[in-house]
Amino acid sequence: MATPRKTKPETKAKPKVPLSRERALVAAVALADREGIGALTMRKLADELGVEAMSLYHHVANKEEILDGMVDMVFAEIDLPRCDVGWKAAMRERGRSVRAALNRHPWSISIMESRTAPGPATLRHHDAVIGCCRAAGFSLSMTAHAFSMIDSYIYGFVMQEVNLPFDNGDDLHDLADSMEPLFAAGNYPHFIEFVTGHALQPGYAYGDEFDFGLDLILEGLEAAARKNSRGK
Amino acid sequence: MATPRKTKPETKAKPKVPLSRERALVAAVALADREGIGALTMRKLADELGVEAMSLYHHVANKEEILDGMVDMVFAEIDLPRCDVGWKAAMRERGRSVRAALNRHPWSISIMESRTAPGPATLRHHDAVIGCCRAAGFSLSMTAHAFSMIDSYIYGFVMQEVNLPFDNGDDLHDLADSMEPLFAAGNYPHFIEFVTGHALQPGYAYGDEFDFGLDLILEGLEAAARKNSRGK
DNA sequence: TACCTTAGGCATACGGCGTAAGGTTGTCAA
DNA sequence: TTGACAACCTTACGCCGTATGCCTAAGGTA
Repeated sequence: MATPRKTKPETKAKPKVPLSRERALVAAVALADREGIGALTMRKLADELGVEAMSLYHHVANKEEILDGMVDMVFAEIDLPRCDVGWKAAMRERGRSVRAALNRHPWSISIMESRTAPGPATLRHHDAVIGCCRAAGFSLSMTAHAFSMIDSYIYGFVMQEVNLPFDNGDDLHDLADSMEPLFAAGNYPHFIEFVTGHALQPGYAYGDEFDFGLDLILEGLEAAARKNSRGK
Repeated sequence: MATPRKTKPETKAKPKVPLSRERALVAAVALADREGIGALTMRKLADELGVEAMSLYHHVANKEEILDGMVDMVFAEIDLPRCDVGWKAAMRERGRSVRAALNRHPWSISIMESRTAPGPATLRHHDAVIGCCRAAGFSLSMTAHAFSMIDSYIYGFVMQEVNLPFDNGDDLHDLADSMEPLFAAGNYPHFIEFVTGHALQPGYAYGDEFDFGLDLILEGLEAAARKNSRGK
């Protein structure tokens, strides 16, 4: 009958802030940034917050909901397009902002593709992009083209970028060394010429490709929109 | 009735084909196609092959190596560009073939981004693409532009495409219904106009956007290459 | 004051995961 | 016959997400 005496040896700085969905999401983003998405487990996240894993379930339904929330937090960091500077400039800045946010949180691109429920920041972002296209006189179908194309390019680029097996010149030459066997075998001659003659040259950085492609797409879309509205 | 077998206590159809890396990879792809990448576990895969999980480790170092191999098998399905039909036509066909292969194996895009060691089919593919650009007179730096841009677009497009929360018109209208709250709140006006006035209209299919973007990119690259070589 | 409700957090447990370590069996050369 | 070796199996460990149920403290009410 007697309650088992459980003596609290030391209070653990019981917080005035009592844990919430918001605090959990912020901690989750920080943890994923610091140790990678693979290290984001319910137990580690709870630990980070000075709490047990199961306590998190009072604020989120499951881990999926945390991932959803994290993606929305990344979208909240992206600058909305400022249509007053003109369509193309606005889209260029927006594109760069998306890339920067996804690079700041390299795990985000990898979980984005498995989310289906967009959060409020995501919806606000999409709404602003579409509004910007419409304000520039794009038809709905031209807007669809632009939206699909620009985002496909950005996501695909970042996906390759964050996955590069090197972060600097040293890693890059380690990689080059590890490809020696290929060189010797004489296979893939064009690939080898390309890598040694261009990609490994000092001064080449894959990230610099981004602007070239983005601008080419924006020019192309503008021309297509012009032709389209003239034809109408 | 069944013939009484006393010599063999359990007839497990002991195979002459004795399990190999190749057999494991084929089964892994089939399993992922059928039940999704989440269902691909070492135990299930082994089961599929009539074997225990640990037996797989005699043929692959770890699960990562299986994922690497699976990605390479997808690349092996992609048609290499046929340069004899002209640069642009070859790249268009290649792009469509990539998209088709990634759609046939919807799990592939999600694991591609975490692979760093390309397999032989992947290298052969990249080599052929680069060779095709070079044969068309592209400089190394123009080749880098084209390579980066086209692949970014394709990967990003497929990533969005395989993740669409619907497969047909029915799902699509279920989705529309689930968005009712948004409509009522009056938020995201451009987004709503876009979805109801265009994306949900009969006859619109997101997949149809692919060719528009691919062609626009190819035209742009060709123009850039022409200008570039003329300037030189 | 005494009592009750309830929200927030904790402890335990379950089934499943990748895989380390070591045991068993079938095949074949010597 | 023997012994080596490869292929395969068994067991076990430390993780994971999360279902279930208990404990505790705060606050309302009489």
